[in-house]
Amino acid sequence: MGTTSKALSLLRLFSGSQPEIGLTELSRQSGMNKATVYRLMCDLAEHGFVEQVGADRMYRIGPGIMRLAVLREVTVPLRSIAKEHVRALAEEIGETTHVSQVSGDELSTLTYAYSTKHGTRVTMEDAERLPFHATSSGLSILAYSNAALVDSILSKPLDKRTPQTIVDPQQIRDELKRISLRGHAESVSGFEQDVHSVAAPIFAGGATVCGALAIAAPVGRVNGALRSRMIAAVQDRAQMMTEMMGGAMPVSPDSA
Amino acid sequence: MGTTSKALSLLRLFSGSQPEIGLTELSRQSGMNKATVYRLMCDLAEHGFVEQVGADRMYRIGPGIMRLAVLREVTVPLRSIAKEHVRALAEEIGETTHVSQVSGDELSTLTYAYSTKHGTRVTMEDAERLPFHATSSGLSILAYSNAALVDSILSKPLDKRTPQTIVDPQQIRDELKRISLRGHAESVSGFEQDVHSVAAPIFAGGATVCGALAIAAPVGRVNGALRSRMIAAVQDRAQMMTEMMGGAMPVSPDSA
DNA sequence: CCATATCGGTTTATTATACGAACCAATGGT
DNA sequence: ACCATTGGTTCGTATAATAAACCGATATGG
Repeated sequence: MGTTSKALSLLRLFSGSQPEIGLTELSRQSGMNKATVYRLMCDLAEHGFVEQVGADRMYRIGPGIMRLAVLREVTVPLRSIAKEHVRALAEEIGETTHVSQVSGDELSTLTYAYSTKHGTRVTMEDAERLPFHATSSGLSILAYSNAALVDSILSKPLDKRTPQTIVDPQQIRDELKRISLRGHAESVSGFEQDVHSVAAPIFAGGATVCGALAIAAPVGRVNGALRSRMIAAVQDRAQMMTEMMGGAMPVSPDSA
Repeated sequence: MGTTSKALSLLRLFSGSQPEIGLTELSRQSGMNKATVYRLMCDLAEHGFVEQVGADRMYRIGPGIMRLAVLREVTVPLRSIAKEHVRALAEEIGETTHVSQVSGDELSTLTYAYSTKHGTRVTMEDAERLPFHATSSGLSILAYSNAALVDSILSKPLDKRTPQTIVDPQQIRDELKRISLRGHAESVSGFEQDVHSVAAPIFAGGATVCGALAIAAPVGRVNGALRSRMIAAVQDRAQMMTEMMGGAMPVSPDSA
């Protein structure tokens, strides 16, 4: 592996549940030598990609990332657009909503919103990486992705998150076809035991999918009426977001 | 220079006025060999830090940055806090406002807001790098930064942006003392010929300065009354932001 | 319509660069 | 007082990055 890839892969270790990591821990989790990690982190710190904080010299994501993020939003304003719609949709439906984003062969949460309508709700983690095969978001995206991505995802071993998680590649491919006909994906207890979610893809710059909008509710609360409202609303909103992103739904499914 | 630093320095070439750059151009502007740049960009693309777009295969900042940005905001929510205040302040004063952020020895714009009160206004560029010595934001930050940063900035040659730009290190140091007593900085035509700006520092996690809030108006419009309002408002808002960041103004000036 | 320039991308011999075991110094718990 | 951690450093070794030259495609222009 190249030196640059090693450095960048260190950044992948940071997460919502682990936003600050020490040198030794980085070494442990990356499997790289401590001296190597140290030098790489110094390089990253020099450019503001990470910074050290506190007496224990823990590393966390640095301010330099924000400059690049601003720049990204100038060209692809998915997050700022998502923030509004996620908020409005959560209020409209009374359930948790979120927008996730495709980055290579990864899917991660960009932003989410809770509703205060009910005492119980689906909770989210910041910047969480979502499995494509086990979430409605992921499935809705795969249904409109090129074959290369689908093959790449389905050729790797698929984690059986719950007893309900579908892990058979062929079964998933069949589902993808149905999703692309309906325009939305649905997952009942595929990711978390008690979560029922629906999602629709968001397109940008032509007909390339860039992310997905989803609503997630406790399974027990999703009756026929709510389910219909969720599906209609998520598709409607996703379509609005696609328009704001300057994208368009592909005319025929399974676009390139 | 290390390989990692070379890769990361390529990202610095992207800017608001140049959000997409081709391979050859990257090679030219970085001074690195084309083959080297190519490999580095491949590494960066693999991790979603850049992506290629269009038929001309231009590179731009990639979606992977956004995941890290979300993570950054979880621990240091400067941008989300800034967005609200910048908006409110622009309306309150009727002039352009912005918040900038320190990253190592660089200062860059995080977010800004325009007011529609007047036909003319100061305009901003996204993610622009600001010179410390020639902007009120930069000066307000230096006034509360540790000696290492001040020395680092003032030891390099200072760009004389306009005839009014102060470039004498000793003169700047004197000004920094005055700023730390007043609690705000002011710059008249130091950065752009017709811009009059005032700024106040923002602190986070203890008494470490993390950025600055500024108001920028056309010089001709800044009379005594407006100037007073600008100064009072910028200090007040910066103080509010500091509190939201969990920071505090240092009790004595020139903190560590 | 051919000649030329420029683009993104690729190859390969050379050499600069990254690596990692072992080692510090400091801290903290037992 | 000791051992186990921590973050950070050293230096000989060998791996991984480099840059010139090259390729094919596209575009420009006389």
